[in-house]
Amino acid sequence: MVLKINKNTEERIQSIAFKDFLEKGYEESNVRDICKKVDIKASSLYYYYTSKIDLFFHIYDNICKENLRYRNDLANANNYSSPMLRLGDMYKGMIRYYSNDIVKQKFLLRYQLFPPEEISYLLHEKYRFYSNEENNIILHLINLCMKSDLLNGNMKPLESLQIYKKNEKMQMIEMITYGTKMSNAELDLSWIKIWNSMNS
Amino acid sequence: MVLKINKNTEERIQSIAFKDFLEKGYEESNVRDICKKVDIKASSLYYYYTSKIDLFFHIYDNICKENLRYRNDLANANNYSSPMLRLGDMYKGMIRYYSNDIVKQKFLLRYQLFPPEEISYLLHEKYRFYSNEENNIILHLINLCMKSDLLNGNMKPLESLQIYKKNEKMQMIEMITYGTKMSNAELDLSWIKIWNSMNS
DNA sequence: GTCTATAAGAGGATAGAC
DNA sequence: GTCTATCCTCTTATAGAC
Repeated sequence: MVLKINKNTEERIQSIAFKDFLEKGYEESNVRDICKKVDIKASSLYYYYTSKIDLFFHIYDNICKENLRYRNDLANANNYSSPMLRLGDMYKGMIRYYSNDIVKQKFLLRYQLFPPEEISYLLHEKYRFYSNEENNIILHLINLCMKSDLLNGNMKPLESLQIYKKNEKMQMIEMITYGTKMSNAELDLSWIKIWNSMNS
Repeated sequence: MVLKINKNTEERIQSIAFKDFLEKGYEESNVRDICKKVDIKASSLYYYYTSKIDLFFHIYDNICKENLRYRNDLANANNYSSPMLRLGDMYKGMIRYYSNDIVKQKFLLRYQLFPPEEISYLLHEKYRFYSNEENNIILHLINLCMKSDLLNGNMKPLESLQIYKKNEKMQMIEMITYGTKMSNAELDLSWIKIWNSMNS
């Protein structure tokens, strides 16, 4: 992989627009300001993107796909070890991954909690899609745990899934809100608590 | 106290503006739309408020003051019982209070996490003020606990304060994000965990 | 690919009548 | 107190030259 020093125009638009959409929000951001920072005229942006919405969702989709890819890699690592360990490694791996680039997760949280009216329908559709893909990856491991009797059968897979996701998300929100950094020991402890509550 | 059936114009403006500022956000809300719902012309709003910012902070301040008042009442109830119990009652009382009107807390969370540029300075100033008032109320009880050796001296009061506040806030965010409703038993359990972590 | 120029509309706010 | 009329600015987006 070649290290790119000079970003091309499209990359510069995306990286600057990301910052604005994160910090100012969709409505408060405007094409002119973004283009001023990129050092092009506003009309040039429409060579790359058909609209402000189009630009926004290029960024949004990239982040979601990256998240999915990483989760998938974690889920498929150590294929031959216990599914309980693999689930724990996914949890700990995702939390570490989030903490390395928390602003991207803050971006997603912003548009999930407070979707602007103009793009709320599309956001909702995409949220459902990506959330479903995420569920499938996690559910696969949960089902493996169930089959191996590592999870007692007191809960249905979907209930366990909800507990897992809620805990992962609340941990992420804490990192966003308080800048929490977890040591490996804290991560281990945190995972044990979650695993236990999936088994209660 | 008299039950008002017919809200006057000012009250109607505030209640409709609150909803818009909560759901759409400050920038996406506009005076014309708010006034259309109130059934007055936009110019009439400026009889009551000098600007959109002025309107916003009337609403913002009201919510913050209400929160403080309630916390203060809880802190001063049962003056003669143990400060540990009083702190627990404050925690449980605030969580119950939040869950009865969670949208107001969601409003505050929105502007804390994602302050619009135009009002970010004022928001930050006010946040510091109200947060400080809140701290004083909580710290008072924590100091009483310290004096009575109910909290071991392993932590400084300010550290205990941070733990208390973080836990209360994370619980609130969970309620906002997942609509969690806690039973009294769950509240008791939750408080015990917090108290223990203030003592570790 | 990037520019200049501009259309078309929305938004905050004010003046002054009633 | 509430209205009509209006000002001025900002915004997305397009047409067409280079």
